[in-house]
Amino acid sequence: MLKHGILGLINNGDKTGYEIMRVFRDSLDHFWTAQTSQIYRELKTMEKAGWINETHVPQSGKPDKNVYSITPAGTDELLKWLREDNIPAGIRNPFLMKIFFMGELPVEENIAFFKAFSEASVFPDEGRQASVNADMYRQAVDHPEKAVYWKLTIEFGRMYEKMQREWCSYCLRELEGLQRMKEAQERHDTITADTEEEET
Amino acid sequence: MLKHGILGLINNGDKTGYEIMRVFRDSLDHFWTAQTSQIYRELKTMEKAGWINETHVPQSGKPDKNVYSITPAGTDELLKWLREDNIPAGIRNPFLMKIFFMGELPVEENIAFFKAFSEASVFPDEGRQASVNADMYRQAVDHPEKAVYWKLTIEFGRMYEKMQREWCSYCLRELEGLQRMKEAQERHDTITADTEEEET
DNA sequence: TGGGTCATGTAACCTGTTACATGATTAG
DNA sequence: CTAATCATGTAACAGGTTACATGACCCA
Repeated sequence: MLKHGILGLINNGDKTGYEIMRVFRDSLDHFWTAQTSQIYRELKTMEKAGWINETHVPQSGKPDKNVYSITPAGTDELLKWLREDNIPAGIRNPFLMKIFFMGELPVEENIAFFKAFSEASVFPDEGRQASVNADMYRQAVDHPEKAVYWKLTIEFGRMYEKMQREWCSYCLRELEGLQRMKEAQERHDTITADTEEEET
Repeated sequence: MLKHGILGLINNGDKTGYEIMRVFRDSLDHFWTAQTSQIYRELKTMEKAGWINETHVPQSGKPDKNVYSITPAGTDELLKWLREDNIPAGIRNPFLMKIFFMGELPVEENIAFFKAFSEASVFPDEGRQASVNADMYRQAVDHPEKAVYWKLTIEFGRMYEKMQREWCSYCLRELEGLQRMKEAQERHDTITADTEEEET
């Protein structure tokens, strides 16, 4: 998957590993993250597979760089991948894994958790968003229709965050209901205990 | 992460690797998937770490089984993990990765893709849902408040699917707009070409 | 003088996937 | 008779994380 992402970026113009790292960090981090260590490793295997060519470029004042360009085999691979049925098979949401087992902690603690969480995600990082826009609008000048697809991924992120905030409110309502139930239960238990004491 | 999921399940009662596999397959697959090969490997490392104890139980008519039970160190680890700040660091959405590079394919093909996608996700697998409910309601009889947290994860899944369908409609509107723009452009080009022909 | 950017990587490790292997019992 | 269920795993590989290393140049 990362291989194909890198391939797609090189398809939009020759790039060094370092440049690829910056694109992931600055513009794609709302759906994918990649470490340099991984990028350099993938580039080597992609070159061996014949998808890209490496050109060593000596520089003065800066470290030398390796520039990668896509090959015809690479273009074929990219189009093949785009047309493939890559339905995400294994779902994995670490966040929900935690929620599922939260019953082990006191309700109060979990209510606090959700409150902190919904407050943290109210403002979806305006700063980063702006720099992403700047970067992508520049691209959009050269390839106006490619920007449409980028917009679709951004909109997904926006809708996801909105949904998450709504879900958070729902969770708080549910947990506050649970808390009231427990409080009522405790009051009832105390009264029953008192009555039993009176009876004895 | 999977380690802690397994730990949480064993915390709700002693289990074999096989039973754990079934819980993942039948009740947690809306947020996590796990292969038996991985489960058995994790169980061994967890035992070495002292989180769980293994008891070999010979059986007749069936293969022998290894039953795992949580240790005090395991309980500590579970609570520690639940209280930790496990903000999902690396986001990874293979689906959006594909969308981002879709500009390489013709718009018509992408419209067809989104149409197929939104049709595929209209019915969220009623059969599985029912069996999940049956399983969890049984659990809920013993621990009614734990079921609340399970309900929260189910609701997340529901809201996520709804959002995805809405996003899909948005994508189709955008791409159909793009298509109309391209058609208009083509008509314009043809007219211009005709005019130029007339002029030459 | 210290931190950021440019630019490359290695090594060890952890996590997840795919394919394979065994073998009895039980239900359709 | 065949397929599913119960129950265990190994081996190889693919993908991702963490930590470390180097070194010059530029800006405050």
